[in-house]
Amino acid sequence: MQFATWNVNSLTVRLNQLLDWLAANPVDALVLQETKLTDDKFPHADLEAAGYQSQWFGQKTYNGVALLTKVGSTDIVKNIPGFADDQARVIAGTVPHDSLGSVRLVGCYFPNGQAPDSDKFVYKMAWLTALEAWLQDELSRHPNLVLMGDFNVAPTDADVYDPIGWKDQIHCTVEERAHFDKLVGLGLTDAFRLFEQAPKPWTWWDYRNLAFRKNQGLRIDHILVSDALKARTTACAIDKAPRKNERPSDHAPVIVTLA
DNA sequence: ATGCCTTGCTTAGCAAGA
Repeated sequence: MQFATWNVNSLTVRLNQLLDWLAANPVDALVLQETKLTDDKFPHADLEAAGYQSQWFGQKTYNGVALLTKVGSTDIVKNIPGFADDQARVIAGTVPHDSLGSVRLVGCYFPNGQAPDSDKFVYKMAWLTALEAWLQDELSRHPNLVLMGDFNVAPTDADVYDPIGWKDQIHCTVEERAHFDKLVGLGLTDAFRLFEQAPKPWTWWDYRNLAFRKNQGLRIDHILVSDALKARTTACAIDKAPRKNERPSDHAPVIVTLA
């Protein structure tokens, strides 16, 4: 099976690119971030015509997440239970799996955090702490779990084009990386690093400064697999192709393959 | 460099992203 994550930075602008991508990459499930749509505007009919059933959770202007699956998903959760949040950042659901029975998919748009000394950073830390507590619970109920999305964290200096320039900057702080390690400590593995990868494996490139052309980016979109799924994970790759589109998202999709 | 794009909201610049 294949699962993927993609921050589309406005589903309104990127719908046709998404449909093209799904036609070329018929993954079993895809989580989206930054749909930037209220729920009444979600294009579920277009996605259904493309062979995908949608679960969605959005808001006006900002954030917004969705879970698209070929065969449908159950036990949907929107945002972190018990964590009061007016921002739409989490959608989780369960999909059937031939030999495992089922796999729990958790799609997240982690807070950006803006700057280490900002209120938004304080919110990011609180959100991460709440996510960890909930995921510990989720993992106990669903050993076969995949956590994927835009983490807005570059886990190591190898995930940053200019580690010196980005040192202690947002996405690269000690505190954010400690939270990433905490997620790993729950029994999750960065699927991308299970495999040998080409250097400069970014998932995001700034729209400014010709960053994509110069390949100046960060690896901040991730897929983490639970211990029970680790041995069945056979590939994980970033698809840079959509970043070359006209009017692209600034993020590229990441795909994991499970046996 | 309080900049550089892009998006949404609203219609001229902001807020926010990363």
